[in-house]
Amino acid sequence: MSASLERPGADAILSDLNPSQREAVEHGDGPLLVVAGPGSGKTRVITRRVARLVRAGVRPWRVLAITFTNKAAGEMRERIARLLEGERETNVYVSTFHSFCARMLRRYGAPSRGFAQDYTIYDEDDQRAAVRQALAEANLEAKQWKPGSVLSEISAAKNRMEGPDERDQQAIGYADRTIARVYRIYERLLAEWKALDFDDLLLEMVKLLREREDVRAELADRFRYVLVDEFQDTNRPQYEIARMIAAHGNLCVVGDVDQSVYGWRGADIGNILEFERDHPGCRVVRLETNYRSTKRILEAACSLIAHNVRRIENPLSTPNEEGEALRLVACLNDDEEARFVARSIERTIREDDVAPGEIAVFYRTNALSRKVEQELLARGIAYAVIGALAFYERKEVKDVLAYLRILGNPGDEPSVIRALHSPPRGVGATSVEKLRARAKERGLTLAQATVDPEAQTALAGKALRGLKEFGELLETISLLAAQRAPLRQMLDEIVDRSRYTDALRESRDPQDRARVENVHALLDAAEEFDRQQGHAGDLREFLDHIALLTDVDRTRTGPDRVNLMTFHAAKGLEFDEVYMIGLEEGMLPLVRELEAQDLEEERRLCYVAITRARKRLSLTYARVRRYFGMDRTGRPSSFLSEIPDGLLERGSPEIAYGPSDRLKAYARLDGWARERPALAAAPAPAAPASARADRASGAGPDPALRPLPSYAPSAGGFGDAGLSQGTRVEHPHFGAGEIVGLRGHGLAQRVKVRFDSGAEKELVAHYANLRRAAP
DNA sequence: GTGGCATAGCTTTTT
DNA sequence: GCTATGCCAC
Repeated sequence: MSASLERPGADAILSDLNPSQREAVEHGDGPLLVVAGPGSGKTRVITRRVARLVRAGVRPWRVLAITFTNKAAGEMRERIARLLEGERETNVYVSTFHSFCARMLRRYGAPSRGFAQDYTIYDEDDQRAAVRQALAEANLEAKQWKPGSVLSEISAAKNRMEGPDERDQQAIGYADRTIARVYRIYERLLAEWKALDFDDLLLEMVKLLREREDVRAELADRFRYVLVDEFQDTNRPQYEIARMIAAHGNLCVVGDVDQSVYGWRGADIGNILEFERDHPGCRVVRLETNYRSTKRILEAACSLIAHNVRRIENPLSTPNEEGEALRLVACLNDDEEARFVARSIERTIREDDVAPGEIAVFYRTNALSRKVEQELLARGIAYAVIGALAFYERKEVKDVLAYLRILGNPGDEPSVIRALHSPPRGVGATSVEKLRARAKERGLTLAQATVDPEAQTALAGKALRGLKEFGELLETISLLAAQRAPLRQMLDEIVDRSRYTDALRESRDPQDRARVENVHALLDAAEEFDRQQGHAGDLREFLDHIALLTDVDRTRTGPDRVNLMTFHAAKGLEFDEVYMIGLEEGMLPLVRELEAQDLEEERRLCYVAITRARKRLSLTYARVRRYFGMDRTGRPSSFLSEIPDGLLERGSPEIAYGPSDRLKAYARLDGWARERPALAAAPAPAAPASARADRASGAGPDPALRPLPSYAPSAGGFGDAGLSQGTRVEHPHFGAGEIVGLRGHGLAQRVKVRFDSGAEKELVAHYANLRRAAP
């Protein structure tokens, strides 16, 4: 690279920094903790600090910067390169923890896999399949032991760095010991298949650093400076890794306790609190000026988060202007909410000339995106949903990738079976068992058996023909792989020879057509990867790359698309205009059936979402929401009452989206006025509340934040009306219970009742012979 | 062994 | 309301 005439020197690196930012950037050697509130310029601090180190003579490849997503890594790499324009080298190592570990384990081997380098990374789908098999081997019913929850138990244990033995010792009672037992089998299966799950990548790295002094020394020597972003979201193993590599003490961590929202994933706020203890004499810099949001938005966020007890006081201020009031919009139901959001977005784009990419809609659970999507679609507004249906997790994509995974690691049995079934070749479960038995006899792996003429004789007829076909294809692509053929060529071979897309293409189902498109998108992605790496991309790197992409990484966003995402996915991003929807008690904070909820984490989540907004923030909730195909009546989130009233402007959807709808809005306010006294004044049991009346009697803008009286039926028994959520009922057989959901109308109306016995049943109201019970 | 249909269960968040 | 699973018929 030729030396540029304009080399941004120390001046450019330190320009327009406030005193604390400057302090963090200029800090020399030794541990540094940067407490960075939202919008306080922490990315700027990290990039400038790295640039300053390099300018001071540190070779860029001696700096390791860890980010939360690959996208953030890419952006950071770019920003650093820009700051270092003119330097000979700018190749700072910027990566996520998981990608970094995967790379190192490929180089040095995974300790628990006999230091093998040809391991496969298992995603959640693969993990669940492994748990299912482990359950089967333990003779446990998948119905009773849900693979998903067993898996999260296993993952939680791994995050605490407990193996099956430790988990067993901690176990209390049968259920707990069973989980330890399944965990042990799960570990054995993954070892057999030479697979590592996401948690393993971190644990194996810890192990590698602990067991191999030479590797630890090599990495510590290479990476003289280690920086970790979003430190509040690191878990135990991640912290261990950072600490071991930064044994020289040049560890800089940046985080904010108030933005920790991954506690459920094992993230440990304690890491931040412990950092000072683990690093005596560490420098602490606080960034307390927010450059992102208006005063009103920031104040709303600060008032909310002040309700948390487990936090460190961190006063934030902003030089920005007051800004608009936050809009708090009460909707009758989710349809109206979606319509409001879409119309308001449409207006903003058209009248305020805001780029769609500067607008975002946030929600607590993915399920809430659908209605908004429909409304945006109906208005022809382009949007991107982040994280909904991850491309690489789709069945057709995984089917085709299974072939490549076999090449990367022939021990990966589930991939062998998956490829064998894609498309169906007449080789079913029984045939696979026969083949597996024969493979075992002859000391072969399943993959080897599929191409071994002798082993193939375990099958006959249609199954044998299918197996041979598969074996030949496998041999062809193995040969291509050995010749280091481009990935695109291998995938073409797989798709053509297996005729995977043939049946799909002929199908009448439009979804199948979309599947064909997805397969082609995969082929294009492979070709792109080939190009990036020269002629042919490295197979394992390609597979790692795919496995470690985050939702944010793999979604096509852009200036022309409105962004839809969960509160979690919003972390680290910012937008001019933000809509937070579904702000009902139960949705946010979200109540879960089994696990205890962490109210403070839910509040932090709300805080993170609010602080993403630069200029304008709209908060919406719906009186009635269809969830699980059932109408649920809710009241506004208690978090809303933690925002000072003076910052909010309450409105109905019509009023909020413009004067043209005034008439309609007045008509409706009239309706509210009639209903309101009954709502507010009546003692709970007497309030009129048929399912239909419920729907009509939306919470008015004013009494909305007051907890609404619980809805109880009118006097008398039940016909086809008089049922509502929260009603206490008695069933001749099941006993007393409470209505938790309603669906349908008239004779077809069904009610979901949670009985005091704990059982939940859905009953047809007309036939169920329910009686109203005393509360 | 496969594909169709019915039904149960589900949705918290993600590397 | 959707989908993944389970059962049944071919």
